[in-house]
Amino acid sequence: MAKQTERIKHACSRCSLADLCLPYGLDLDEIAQLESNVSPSHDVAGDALLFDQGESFQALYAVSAGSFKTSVLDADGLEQIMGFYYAGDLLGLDGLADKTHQCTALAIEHSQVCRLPFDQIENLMTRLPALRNQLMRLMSRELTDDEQQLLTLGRKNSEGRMASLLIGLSRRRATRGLDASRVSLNMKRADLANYLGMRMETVSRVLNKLQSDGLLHGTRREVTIADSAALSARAGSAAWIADQ
Amino acid sequence: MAKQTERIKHACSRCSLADLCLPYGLDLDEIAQLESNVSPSHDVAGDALLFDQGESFQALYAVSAGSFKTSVLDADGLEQIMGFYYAGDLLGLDGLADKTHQCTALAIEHSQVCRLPFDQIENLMTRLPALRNQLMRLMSRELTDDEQQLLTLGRKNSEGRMASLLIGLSRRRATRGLDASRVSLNMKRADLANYLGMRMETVSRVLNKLQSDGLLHGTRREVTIADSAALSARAGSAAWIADQ
DNA sequence: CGATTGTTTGAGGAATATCAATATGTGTGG
DNA sequence: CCACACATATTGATATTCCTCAAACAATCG
Repeated sequence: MAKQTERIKHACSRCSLADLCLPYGLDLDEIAQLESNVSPSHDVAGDALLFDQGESFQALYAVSAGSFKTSVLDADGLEQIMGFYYAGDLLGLDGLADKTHQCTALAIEHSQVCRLPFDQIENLMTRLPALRNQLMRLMSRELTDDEQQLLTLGRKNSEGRMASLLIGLSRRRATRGLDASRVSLNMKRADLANYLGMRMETVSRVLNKLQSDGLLHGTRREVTIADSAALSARAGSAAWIADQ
Repeated sequence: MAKQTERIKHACSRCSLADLCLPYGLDLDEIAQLESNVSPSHDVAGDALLFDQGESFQALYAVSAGSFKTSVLDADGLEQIMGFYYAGDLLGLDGLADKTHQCTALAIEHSQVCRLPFDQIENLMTRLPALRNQLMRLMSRELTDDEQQLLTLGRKNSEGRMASLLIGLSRRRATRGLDASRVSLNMKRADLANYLGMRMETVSRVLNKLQSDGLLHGTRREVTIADSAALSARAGSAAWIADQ
């Protein structure tokens, strides 16, 4: 048992569950309480659902390997990709408040997740205010991300949107200690296009342009950022400036 | 003192603080605890800041009269209007997690707000799990609203966006027991345009079209929805269907 | 290796931004 | 209460971006 806890602690130290358990005033005993509730990595096949919109909330998931996309289906049947998640990201917070998942999470490729079951969470949240605060902070960060994306969709042209996404993914890799110049574009072009609010033909053309302008190079599935300053500049230059 | 509590209880019963205090298993004593911490309505002048992005979080505010807009400024200096808030709406949740406001709230007109100071909230949240859950639920609803708006900006044309906004505002009025066919468009056209990710000239033209098509009529500052079914239909018809 | 699925390229057109001019509304001092 | 000035909103003509449709191309899987 002690051995298992040790193993989990090690696994968690590299992902956002670390962010979730460790820094905010939890003592060793509390950390152990939390970690003993996390079931270690298990597999999710490519194209398999992790959870589905409307389904009852069962657990929080931390991606330990692979990648996921989340999407929502609205009343009119329109689908919007909400985000892409890589190793170290936390999935399922959307279901915490209403005990029902508000979006669908699907594995882009063969992946692995750790699992923190719901029934433990409620309990832990009451016992550990620090954990409660950290969960709120993570929810709040999702809100900030959404707002950033609203700004991107509302104010930027196709090039700016693509550049913003690449910069964002690059930053997230940097915070995980990975090579920030290399970004995985594992998802289908259609999903990328959906996420960015444009058509896949446009995605293709924009990536081409960035490439021939020398800001990027790489393959279909992974690009390398050659000039990150120039890329940031294009992400920052809006399609238009708001009136007034 | 009893008289004041009574007055506040009455005032709250019409706004989302009611939603916040009353329904989720709080007993009378707990409600009284919460209400005695809410300072009653005070004035906010038109064009005055309620709180500013980056400022430390001091309190939650419930709009009791008037209207507000919230906006974020990103690193590149681009501004995005995040939402419009009317009587009964709750403002400031964005600051709860990090104790820092993530957006700016500005009064569109002379308004009034009730105030729930921060130092009480932390305390109350630990004592009353039901309150904690309700606050999480409200945060989660903001997330859902943002996601809905992402879908609107990503998938709909200008007519669909405008129709979606009008339907949304109308629904919110309905939940407050107000006339759902009448919608206030108190904000500047430029703010409306910013929120919808288009230019104010386009806002103007789209409103004109909806009006001449007989779905709407009204003045510059307030419109009446003449055919809400047809308006919903236009809100639902996307600019395009996602690939795949 | 053929079938299927996913991606890129090209030509044309529709939606919407831009620019410029006009109109309407709002507040202030006479 | 009017008239002027300034802010806000509408209208019109043109330009541009990006979507649409169609076809070729590349990758993936049995």
